[in-house]
Amino acid sequence: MTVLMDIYDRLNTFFGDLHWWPGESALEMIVGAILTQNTAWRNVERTLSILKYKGLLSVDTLYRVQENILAENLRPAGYFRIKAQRLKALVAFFQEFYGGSLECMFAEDLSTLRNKLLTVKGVGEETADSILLYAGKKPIFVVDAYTRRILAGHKIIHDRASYSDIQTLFMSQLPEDVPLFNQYHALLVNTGKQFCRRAPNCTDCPLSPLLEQLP
DNA sequence: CACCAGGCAAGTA
DNA sequence: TACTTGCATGGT
Repeated sequence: MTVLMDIYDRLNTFFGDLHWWPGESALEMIVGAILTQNTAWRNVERTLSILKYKGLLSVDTLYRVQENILAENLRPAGYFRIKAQRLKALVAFFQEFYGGSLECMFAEDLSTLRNKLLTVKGVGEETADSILLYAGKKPIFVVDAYTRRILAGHKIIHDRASYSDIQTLFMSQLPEDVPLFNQYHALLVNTGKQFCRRAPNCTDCPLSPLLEQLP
């Protein structure tokens, strides 16, 4: 039993199945991945509702809509001009390389696709991996601020560990399993939101027994 | 009022 | 490689 499986079991017992990522379509998950960059999910939900209501939540309409018009509809998500630019760049990438077909894109080799996504301005490692895992059902582990915070807090990694360091740690200790990676990331985010926001002590956090075992 | 939220790119040293 | 700054709205 590895420490990462131990943590998973504790969190999974506490929270149960979380059925992530919220989103009815692959595109909605992808748009959500851009919109949630350094932004509360509540604000992303409001923005996704607007995009749906305005009929803007398709590859084709996003490709055609003017960037400044799109931006005005992204206001609740914050960074609205930057995010409009990023969505346009990503959708242009879908059109150019895959004829606008996400199914075609996700048929590509995982490592090749990841590297290509990372060339799109506005798509960094976490966003690329969220797209691959949640929208594409690919076996890749998503590392985010909560993951780093929780692992560093329990001395499993040091504060300055790189994204790649953390991702490799998870993927070397866990089986390559899409539902497991999905649920694990969801559990870490839920734990962070509920326990590590304003209570550094985390006395009633389901992982608190692990803290007492530290040297 | 201050601070934070499921990042990223561009600039600097 | 590592550090800094701008981006912006809404909740606590």
